[in-house]
Amino acid sequence: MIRTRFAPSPTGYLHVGGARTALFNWLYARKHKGTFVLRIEDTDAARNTEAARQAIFDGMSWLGLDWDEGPDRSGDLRSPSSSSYYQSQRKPIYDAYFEKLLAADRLYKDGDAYRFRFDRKPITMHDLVCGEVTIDYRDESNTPDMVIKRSDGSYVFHFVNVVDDLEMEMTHVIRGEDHLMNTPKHLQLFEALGAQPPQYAHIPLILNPDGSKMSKRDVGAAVGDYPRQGFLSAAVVNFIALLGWSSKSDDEIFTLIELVDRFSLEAINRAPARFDFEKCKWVNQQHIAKISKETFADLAKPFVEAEKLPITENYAAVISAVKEKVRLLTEVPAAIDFLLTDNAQQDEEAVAKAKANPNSALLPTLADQLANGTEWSAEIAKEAIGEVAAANGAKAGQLMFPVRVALSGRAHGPDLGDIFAILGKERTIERLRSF
RNA sequence: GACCCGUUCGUCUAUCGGUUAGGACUCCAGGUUUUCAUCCUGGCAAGAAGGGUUCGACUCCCUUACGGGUCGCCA
Repeated sequence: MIRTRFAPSPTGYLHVGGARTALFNWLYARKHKGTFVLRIEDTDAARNTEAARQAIFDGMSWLGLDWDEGPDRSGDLRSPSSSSYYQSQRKPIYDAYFEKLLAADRLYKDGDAYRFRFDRKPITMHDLVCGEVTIDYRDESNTPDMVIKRSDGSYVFHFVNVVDDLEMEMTHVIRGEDHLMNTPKHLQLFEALGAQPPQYAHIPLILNPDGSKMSKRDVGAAVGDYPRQGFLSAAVVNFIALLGWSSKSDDEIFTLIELVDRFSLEAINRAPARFDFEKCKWVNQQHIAKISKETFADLAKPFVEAEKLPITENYAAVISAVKEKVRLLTEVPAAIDFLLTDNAQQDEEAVAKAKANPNSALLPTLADQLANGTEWSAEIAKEAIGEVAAANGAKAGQLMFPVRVALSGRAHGPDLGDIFAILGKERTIERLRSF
């Protein structure tokens, strides 16, 4: 039975690299009908706050990565004494393993701290991504014995991490490449405890566009920023999966379910990938195109309301007019404000350009024709443009630009037919006349 | 500095000894849409460098360069 885990420490935000680590572990577990565990490594008291822990849960939830075992989940099978997946609450377990190492004579005091005595031999790891990597522990200057228990009695990361992976019976540990050099240390610990280590897979890091390390303030670094930036979680999941992993096909747009089907550790790359925000936005657009109009309307609503725009009766029609035209949900309000209100901000440049267009002189004529007509529909309005244009020696296409600007106040926007239909006869005529 | 890992268009990537080195993002040019967008077509653009091995190397080996990671009583 496959068991994978994501073991973040609360730092105040969920890093996009951590999110991808979580995703790969989750995908691997789901693909093999295994168990995905969430474990909070909160041994650093200074950073361990409620808000910091919540950032992890919120990020995971938003991404759609549910865990089978972990905080707020039942079925804490592998946590015998404390039924907890917080390291801060597992001290008795660590104490027991500490005694084992002590009894095996693998520990010695250094001041009030305890160091683990490494076996002085070459350690070879068989990494599922990196292949065989050997670190020679005969070179003591390069690999000093490590402290596993501090002077204040607390345990360090390496020790608790190994004990937890052992106790929780993890079969696979998929983590960032920054842990590659830690792995032989962990292997030594497993061996000293007489336990079988899990299989390791170290995935390449995600870097900034300039190749530097991504930190909290860098664009795209914090998962918590994505929702308010107008991203769909499915798009973010899709995009980060593509950083360091490939489906080996020309397809790039996948849902979480499709990723489960296609994922494999063998297809993970070795070189670090750089974060491309532009492509991330493109992936988002592709996902917006895939969801239903209803879903899109629901997702966009908070952004529309945030701009104090009224949700009118024809909101559904309004929103579907721009569904194929935005990359981010944050672009929606500015794309539809002129349809929801009569005092939307106008694009001065487009207005000036339209007024300079000789065909704008035909707008009153068009308004009159529409006003005189007994019937009204988007099609009739479009035909009217053609008729007015023809009667005045112009082409319909030439008149459409002034009409568009008169009705929307900008050069780009929804299909003219949609604008006519949404605005209705009276408002269309009014805007044509007042331009 | 030492030790690890890596290096294909600007970016994400395909290629597992024989390809005109393919796709995607971005950008540019056409086309469709009587409008906007979508979309379609085309274009720009890559094997870090130098040595080997081989009939043949982006692919295997070595060296160098460059990039990343790690060297904590952080995780």
